[in-house]
Amino acid sequence: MAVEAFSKTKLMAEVDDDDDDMPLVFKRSSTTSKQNQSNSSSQKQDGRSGRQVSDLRSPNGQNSSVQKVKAGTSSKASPAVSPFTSPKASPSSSRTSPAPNSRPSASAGNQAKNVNQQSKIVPYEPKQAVEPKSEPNDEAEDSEDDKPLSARLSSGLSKSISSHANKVLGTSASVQKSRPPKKEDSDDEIPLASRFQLKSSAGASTSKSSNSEEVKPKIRQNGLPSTTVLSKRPPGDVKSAAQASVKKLRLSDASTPVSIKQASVKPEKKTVDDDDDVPISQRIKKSVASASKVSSAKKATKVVSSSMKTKKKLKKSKYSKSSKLQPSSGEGQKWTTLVHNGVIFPPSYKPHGVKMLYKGKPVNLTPEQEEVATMYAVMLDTEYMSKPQFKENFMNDWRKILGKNHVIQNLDDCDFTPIYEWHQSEKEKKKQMSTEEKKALREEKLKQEEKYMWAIVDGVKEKVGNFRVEPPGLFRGRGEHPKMGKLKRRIRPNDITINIGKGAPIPECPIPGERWKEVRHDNTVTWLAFWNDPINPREFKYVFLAASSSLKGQSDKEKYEKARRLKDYIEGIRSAYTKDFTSKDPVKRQIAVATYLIDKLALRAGNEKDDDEADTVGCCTLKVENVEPVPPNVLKFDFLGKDSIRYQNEVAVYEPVFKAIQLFRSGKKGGDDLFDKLDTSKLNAHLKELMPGLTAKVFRTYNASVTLEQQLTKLTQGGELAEKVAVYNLANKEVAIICNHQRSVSKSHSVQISKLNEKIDELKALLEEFKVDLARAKKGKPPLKGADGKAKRNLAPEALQKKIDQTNVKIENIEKQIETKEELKTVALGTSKINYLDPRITVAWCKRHEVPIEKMFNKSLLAKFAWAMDVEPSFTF
DNA sequence: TCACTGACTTGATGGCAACCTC
DNA sequence: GAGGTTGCCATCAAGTCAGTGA
Repeated sequence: MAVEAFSKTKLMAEVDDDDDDMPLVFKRSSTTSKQNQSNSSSQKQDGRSGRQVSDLRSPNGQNSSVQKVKAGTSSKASPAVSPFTSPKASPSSSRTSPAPNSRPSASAGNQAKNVNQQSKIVPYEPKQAVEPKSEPNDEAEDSEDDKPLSARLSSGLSKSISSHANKVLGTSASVQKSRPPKKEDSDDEIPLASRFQLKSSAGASTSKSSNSEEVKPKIRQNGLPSTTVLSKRPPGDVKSAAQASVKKLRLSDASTPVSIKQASVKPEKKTVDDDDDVPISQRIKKSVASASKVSSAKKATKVVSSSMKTKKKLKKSKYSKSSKLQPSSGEGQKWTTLVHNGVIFPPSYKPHGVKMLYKGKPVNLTPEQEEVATMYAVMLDTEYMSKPQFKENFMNDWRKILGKNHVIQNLDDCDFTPIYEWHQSEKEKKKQMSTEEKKALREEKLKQEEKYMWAIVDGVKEKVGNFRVEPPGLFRGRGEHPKMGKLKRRIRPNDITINIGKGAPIPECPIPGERWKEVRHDNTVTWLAFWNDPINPREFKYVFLAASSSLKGQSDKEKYEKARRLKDYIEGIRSAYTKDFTSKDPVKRQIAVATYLIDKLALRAGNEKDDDEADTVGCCTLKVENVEPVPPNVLKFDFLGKDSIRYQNEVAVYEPVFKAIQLFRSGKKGGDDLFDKLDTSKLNAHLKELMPGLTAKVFRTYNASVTLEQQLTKLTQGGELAEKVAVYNLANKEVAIICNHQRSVSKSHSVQISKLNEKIDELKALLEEFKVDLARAKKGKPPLKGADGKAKRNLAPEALQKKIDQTNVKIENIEKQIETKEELKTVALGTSKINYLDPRITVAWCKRHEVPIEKMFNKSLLAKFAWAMDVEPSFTF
């Protein structure tokens, strides 16, 4: 295999990063970087999905040949320059990448016209690409709004992230012959993502805890690290995915486990802990404060200071609450003992008796018919009402319940308004309830649900994720889903299969007279229950443990470790696929190009889909019409990806890739598969030959994490806490753009912006007044009357100058606020944080720069990433 | 090899409560 | 304290990918 050369690459040296008992100490880094500039943005509506989309995008922030890059401005990146940094990273060269078809924007007047706006971050671009013939284009002044997510970057970033473009575009003007990159090349010639070659010191923490069986369970609901004492893991002990079967060191091994025979999981009783009532932030601050006292003497080792408290809690807990990872035990075995209380069902339907109208007349409906009518009525103010498919599917299913001879025959003659209004008034009533009433309701609900919220896995009490059975409703498929509007019937106990430990008490069926469909004792899976999806009966709905559980944490950590391992293989993988671009074997060629796109553009794999699913695609399922080659070397992508989110991008590619795409398209129609000899199985099978366990999605994790780390390294300066947080968010935004994580613009966005602008106007008026007053004060004259006609206080020039300064700062802050709001209005930062960014990068960065981790992770994320909290400050991905 | 199943992860969204501002 | 805003969190849809058996 082409990989042979690098498949032997050593696995990372795994360094123990545990240092549990060390206090939390932060060290300030001297890292410097440029601050970002920002651009405002606005977007156009995606005609197909109705979502906000942009005209162009360049995943990974890569530049495209549509950008005007003058031959003279392009250059090779110097080896000394950051992989993300263009040697031409001048402010002017960093702003805008004029695209032939990009639209002008009102807010982009300050953007330069001749640089690589789109190319920001580039996982990899082989050399020898063609320089596009870029024409000067006045439309280059597009605001970032008119660019797709990935094409937009904060200007601070954009200053420095044009290396890709420089590689692709910055070579000679003529088409050059392809040459695979040489490994020994300078940084400039090493694939971007692989240039980040800092040696990793994997932070692995093993869970080891003791617990006392005599003490009431004491578990924080957020799953924060609370009970484990970590032991140092010897180097090499970090589990890789392939090592997943290492014998589990269970918490229960270290202490008396909860007996399986003990009845169900007992509802949690609130007990008072010395620290429990203190907000996490304060607890962390407390620890930070105390730790900082010794910061000069000790190295930073922790971000979250829960360990001391943790140990205390441990002793109190009947169940040890895992906070650190436990290695899974046995081949494919996920747990040894599992106890839980099953699932809770939604309440049965209570008829409201409000009559809908049919041809203007009230209609009597049975409770069952009324229930479905109400499901529809409550959706009257949603987009679904404009979708014929939704209405048709609804009517077909409702008709089955109405019966053939029912008076209601036609949906168009139905008037659901009375039910809609009833629903609105119920909502309003609920809103108007007093705080006490709301609290009482919440507590009542909690009381009913408490016992379902927890499971005991191998003696450890863990939070259950989705213990509530999904209520009946109308299916809200995304995009143009062919099944939208279909009735999602009520799930009953006899639909549900329970999975529980052998010997554990079978959860009582909460609905009298009914029983579970099946009870299993399968310890090779992590689900606690499942039922068949009523919309797609071949598919399942699972009940899993919460994200904060050890099982999920373990799996999460393995995911990031795998992505980290890719770092050691990536160079070889890229060499291999670059070589195969011109392979005579068409399958090899398609695999090579697909891998390149997945690596370069962070595309998803793209499994085959059935006709009864939304028509979306990923890499392997791209259609000919989704990719348009624009000579000399630009590919225009336009397709609906996961969740029917539109992906639009124009990107300059390596010449052989361009030619290969042209070849794959030849003789095919628009709707034909671009990669007709390829599917995800073949692709992943190939990737596994390159690196054990490698699949297409690993590239997304890898590129996201690498990008975060590089951006943080590059952008972090000293500065105030707020500045550091802003830097992090900027880096996070970068990743969101690469991954095309979009969100719809909130309804109140424009109102909020207007209000802020009004504030600025007011402050500016005030500023003018102060300036006049200052001038007069300097001449010893009293201030003029205010706008309201009242006399103003006679202030000293110094006091007036102070007011002017303060007002200027206020204006600046609001302007920044507007900028940030505009920049992030269509970018979803959370998704990448939850799913793609190795939390250890964040934790280590926080430690290095004295940033409290809760500034970056909320309570849920702290719980989810408990396993990452003990990482060394020196950790690198 | 392929279709299919099963088990999981990834992802956008809406509701709501906490927080902020006036 | 009212009203607006923000961010958390649950929800559930929609992906990925491994395994299996014909």
